Amino acid sequence: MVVQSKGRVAARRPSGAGSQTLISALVAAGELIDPDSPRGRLLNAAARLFDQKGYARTTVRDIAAEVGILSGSIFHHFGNKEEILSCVMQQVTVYARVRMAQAVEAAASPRERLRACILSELEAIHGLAIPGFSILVLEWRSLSSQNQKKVLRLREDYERIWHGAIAAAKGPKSDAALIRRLLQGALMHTYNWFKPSAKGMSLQQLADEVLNVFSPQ
Amino acid sequence: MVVQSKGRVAARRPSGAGSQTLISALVAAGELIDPDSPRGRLLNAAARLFDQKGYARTTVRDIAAEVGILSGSIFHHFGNKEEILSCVMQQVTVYARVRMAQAVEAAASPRERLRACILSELEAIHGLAIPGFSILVLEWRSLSSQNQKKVLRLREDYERIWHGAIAAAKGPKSDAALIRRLLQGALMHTYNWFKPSAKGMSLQQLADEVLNVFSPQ
DNA sequence: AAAGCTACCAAGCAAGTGCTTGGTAAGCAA
DNA sequence: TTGCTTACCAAGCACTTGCTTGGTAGCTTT
Repeated sequence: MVVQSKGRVAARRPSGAGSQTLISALVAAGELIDPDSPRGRLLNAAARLFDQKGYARTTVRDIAAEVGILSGSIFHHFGNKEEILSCVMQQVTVYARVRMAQAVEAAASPRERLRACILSELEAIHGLAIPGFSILVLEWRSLSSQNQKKVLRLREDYERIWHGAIAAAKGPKSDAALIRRLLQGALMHTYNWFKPSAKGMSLQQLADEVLNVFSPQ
Repeated sequence: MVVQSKGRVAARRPSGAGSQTLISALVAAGELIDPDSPRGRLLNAAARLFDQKGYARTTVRDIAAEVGILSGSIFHHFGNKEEILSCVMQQVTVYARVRMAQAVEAAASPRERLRACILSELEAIHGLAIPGFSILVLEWRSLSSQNQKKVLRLREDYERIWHGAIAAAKGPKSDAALIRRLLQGALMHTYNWFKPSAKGMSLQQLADEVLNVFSPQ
């Protein structure tokens, strides 16, 4: 076996000012599932496990154990295992978009807005805001094409923000779609090598470095 | 189920002038396993399947069926399933290094050498030269840390070539290690969106675009 | 010819997998 | 009180998984 790590991990909730009320608002608006409901708790547990061990190596028994129920009881809340993955991805997508939109809005200049996008996605990837964001890329192939379409539709707005920020920062004649894709890969891959630590680089510093590579000066 | 595609796929051998003799030389030198031996044929089949469906979703029965033997017979050649993955990664690493070294050597200027690195890795990622290269990243977590170390040691020279090419092209005060990591992520992610086609962009054009983003002018 | 090696088969085991079934207890509404 | 809904349990089914075992045919070496 691989991907060690077992035993219950304390649920890491998004921390930071306002994230709680932001979630509540989204729940009230029906855009997000209440994380305190049985479904919500299962989705959070699934997100963490899929993130740690991967979808295929996570069993429904693992997920059930995380919230303290038996495996069969999961299928009272979800039709099958893949529906859990699909729901996780949809939740993550919605929340990531709202969060990034806020960060971009708070930025002053075009360059600052691009930096906000980069930092926002870095935070998501490294689990500081949205547990399970990396699943969107890492486990994309585990989703049936039908469910992929659903998530892709939800993702359109997210990508629109990115394209706008890139075009504004790098000029209209730059290929925003291409740069976004290169950036997405570069940022996602930090998941595999970057470890935020007290001594080393912070996520903010990393965001600056990335910004300087993709948009020099 | 997901990741459709079944049925035997014709073995796609690396094509291109000299690749055959290059392989033969590496086999003779004991650096590569003969692709016509039972072990070699199993490794090639495994590489394709791991690439298509992922390691966890590929069964030893799948691999065995690809080469026309029964599943149990696999364990005459490999101790366990993970050893197959480890061997595939080692084979891929060795071959990718030799290939890239050749491409870099043939290039004239520092900028051309960086382009050669980019194109070489793009070709590897998209299966034009080395079936299974993407496994190195996509299935990294499926490897035990002990086997990870083995592959990492083999990979050192490969990364050294990259760092040299980046430093030469972008100046010694650039952070070659960081840029390499961003590039690796950006290039690997093309696996998810770039489809070389007659109408659209070629890999060569893509390499040029990437070069211009990471090393403008 | 004898001995050993390589490459496989045939059969199956033990563990784990997603998911189903029938039932129960608690809360709430009529 | 009655009936409905939500959230779960207990048990297990049907299937898949990696891997094991004992054996055999053919080739090569001595």
